[in-house]
Amino acid sequence: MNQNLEHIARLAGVSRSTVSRVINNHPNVKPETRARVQAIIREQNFRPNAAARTLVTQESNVLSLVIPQAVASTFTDPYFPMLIQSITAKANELDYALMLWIGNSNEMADRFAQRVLENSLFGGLLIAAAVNNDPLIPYLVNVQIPFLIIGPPPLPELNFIDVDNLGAARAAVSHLIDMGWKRIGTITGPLNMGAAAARLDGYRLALQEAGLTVDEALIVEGRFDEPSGYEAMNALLQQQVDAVFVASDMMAFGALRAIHEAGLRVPEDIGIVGFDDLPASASSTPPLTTVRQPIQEVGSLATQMLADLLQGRAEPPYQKILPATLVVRQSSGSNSFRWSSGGGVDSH
Amino acid sequence: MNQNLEHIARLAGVSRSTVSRVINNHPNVKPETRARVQAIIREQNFRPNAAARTLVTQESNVLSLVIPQAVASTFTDPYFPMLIQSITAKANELDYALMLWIGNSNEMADRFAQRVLENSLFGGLLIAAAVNNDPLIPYLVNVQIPFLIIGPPPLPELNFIDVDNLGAARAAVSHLIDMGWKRIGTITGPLNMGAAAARLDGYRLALQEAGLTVDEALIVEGRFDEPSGYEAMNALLQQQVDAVFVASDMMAFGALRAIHEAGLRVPEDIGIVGFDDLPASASSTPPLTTVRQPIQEVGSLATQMLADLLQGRAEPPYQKILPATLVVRQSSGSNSFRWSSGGGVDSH
DNA sequence: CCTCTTTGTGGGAGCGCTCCCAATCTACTG
DNA sequence: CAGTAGATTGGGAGCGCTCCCACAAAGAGG
Repeated sequence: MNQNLEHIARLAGVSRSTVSRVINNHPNVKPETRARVQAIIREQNFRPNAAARTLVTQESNVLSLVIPQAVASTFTDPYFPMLIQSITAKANELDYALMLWIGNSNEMADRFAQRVLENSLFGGLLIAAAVNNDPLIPYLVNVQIPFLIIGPPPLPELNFIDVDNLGAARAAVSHLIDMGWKRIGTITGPLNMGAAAARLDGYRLALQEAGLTVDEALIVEGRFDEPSGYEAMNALLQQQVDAVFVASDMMAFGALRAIHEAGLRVPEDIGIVGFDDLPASASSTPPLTTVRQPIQEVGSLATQMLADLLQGRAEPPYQKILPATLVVRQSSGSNSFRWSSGGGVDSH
Repeated sequence: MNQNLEHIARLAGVSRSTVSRVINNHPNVKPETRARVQAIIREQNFRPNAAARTLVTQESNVLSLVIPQAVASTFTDPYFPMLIQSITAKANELDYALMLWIGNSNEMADRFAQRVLENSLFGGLLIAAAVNNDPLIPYLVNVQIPFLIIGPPPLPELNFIDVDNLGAARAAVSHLIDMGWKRIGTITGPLNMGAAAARLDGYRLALQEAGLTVDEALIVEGRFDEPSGYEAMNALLQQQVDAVFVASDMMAFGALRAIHEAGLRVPEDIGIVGFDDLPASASSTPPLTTVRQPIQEVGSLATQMLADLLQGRAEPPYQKILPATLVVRQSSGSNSFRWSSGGGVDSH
C-alpha cells in the first residue's frame, strides 16, 4: 500500500532519482519525462515522505511558536490570537508549517521545555511572552537551535523583535500629565514579563521627567486580563487616583468597569490610557486612548526574521524594535481643545 | 557535531540498541546500564532525531489542527482561541505536538489542502469550521489519513464531534416564543458552514412547532463576527422585529450595539438570544441570554477522540454529539416571574 | 570521424533510528 | 554439574529520501 519514489519510478518507467528530480524541480529532466512522472504522481496521489526527506536534508519546513505559560485568560484576550494568526499567515506564505506549543501552568516548565525541544525537528522557534528565567531559553542556547524572542529579550545577545514598550508607556503617561491629571497611578502586567516591566519603567520615567514623585502605592500589578484590571482599579480607587495608565487594553476594560460601578465618569472624573489598541478599544465607552501596538506586524516580521535566520540571510544577533504610537481618543481627558485629531467631537 | 545513538553508545560503552532501549523505556536493560546511559544522555544534551524515528515507525506524535478558511475576524472572536487552547492542552497531555494550519481566503483552498497533506507527517487531523465542499475532505478520505471534524460533518460516515446545534437553536427560539415575543427574526452564520445551517434549521423548527409562519425576510445571514451582527440587526430593525435569535454571541454584541444606537432598549423593546456563551456574555449590557456551547470540552474531546482513532482504541465512524444548554439571563425578556433561575433579580 | 562538452538518467551510499534475531551471560533446576 | 529458561546485549537490515558520481546519449567543433 505504502507508496514511495521507487514505486512511482517503476510506474513511470524511470528511476527513483528522476522522480526525485521531478519532485524537487531540478533541471536536467527531459520535459516529456517530467510530464509523464508528474502525471503518475498526480494520478497515484503520491506525497513524498516528509520524515525521510527531513532525515537526509537535516532541515524541515517546520517552525514552532512557543508560548511558555499561558493561563486560560490568555485566550480571551485578542492579543495572542492576533499574533498567532499573523504568524500562521506569514509562515504559510513562506512555505513553513507551524507547530504550536502552549505551556500549561500545571505542567513543569522544565518538562515542557524538554518536550518542545524533542519535537522541534530542525526548524527554528519563535518564543512569545517569555517570562524571566524560563528554562527553555538556556536549553535552546545550549542546543544551538535558531530562535527568536517576541518581546524584550532576557539576555542581550539574543535574536528578538519587540515594540518600544518603554518609550510608548512614557508617551502615554506624559499625555496624561499634559491633560492636567495630577495623581496618576498605573496597573502593570505581571512584572516577571519583560514587556510589563518596560512599561512600568516608562511610567516612572515620564513622572520623573515631569518632576512628579513616584508613589509606589499607586502601582498595582495585574495579570493583563480583564478581571485583574477590575481588581486593580478598585484598589487604586481607594488611593484616590485621578488618572491611570493601564498596561493592556483588556485590563483597561476591567478598570472601566470598576470605575463605572463606583459611579464615576470617564474622562470627567478619571482619565485612563490603555495599551494594545485592540479592535474593541475604539468602540468602548468611552473610546479608549491607548498605545497602538502593531501586533500583526510583529507576528509577521518575527516569522520573516526567523526564516531569514534559518536560511542564512541574516546573522545573529538579529534584532528589531518597532515603534508604538499613542492613539488619543476620549478616555484620557476632555480634549477637544488641544488634541483635535479628526473631528474632535466629544461624546454626546 | 551531530550526535546520534551510536555516539552516545560509544560514550556509555554499550551498543546503539541498548541506548535505543533506554530511550524508549524498554524492559530488559540492566538497571545500572540504564542509569549510566541516561546520565550520558543528560550530560550530552542528546535528543533523538524525530525524523529518523518517524521514518521507521511510520508514526509520529504530531496532530494537525486545520481551520480551512479563517478571516481576520476569526481571531477577535474568542471561539477559536478557546478551541485552540483546549486542543493544545489536551494534546500536550497526551504527548502529541500540534501543528496549526489556518487557511487564508486569498490562497486557493486546493493549494492549501495540498500543503497540509504534504506536511502532516503520519499524524491525524482535526478539522474545525469546515465549509461545505472544502476540497481537503475528499483528499483526506482518499489518502486514508485519520481525521475528525469539529462541527457538523459534510458526509455522514465521517468521524466528528459536534454540539446539538439544531436542538439548542430550537430551544432558544422556543424560549423567545415563551417570553411572549411574536415577530422573531434570526441572524445566521455563513450558511455554507454546517453549524450555521443547523442553527437556522432549529429556528425554523421552533417557529413551526409553535404554529408560527417563517418569514424569510426576517432571516439575515451574517459572518459570525461583531460587525456583521451590527449590520444584520440594522436590516432586521427595518423589518420591525421584536426579538432575534442570533447564531453567535459576537454577532449578538453587534446587534446590541445596533439596537442601542437606534434608541431601543433590551429587553424592554426587543428580546435577544445569542449562541456560544462567551465569557463576556455574562457581563454585557444587559447580560445575554445565550446557548452555552461547551467549547473547551469539544476541543478536549476532539483531541482525545482523534488519539483514540490513531491508537486503535476506537473504530471509525467515531461520532459524538454534545448537548448545548440555554442560559437564561436578561436579554431575552423580563423574566423574573417565569424563569426564576437563581435569585431571579431584575436589573436595577 | 574522433574528441569534448552538455544534457539526461541510473544506482550506491547513507541520514539516524527501530526492530528482529542471534549471541552471550545469569540463575536456577533436577 | 550439565541443562535450560530467562535476562541482557550487539549488530544487521531497512524505513524513504537526497546527493553524488558514473555513465549513456546527443550535439559541437576540428
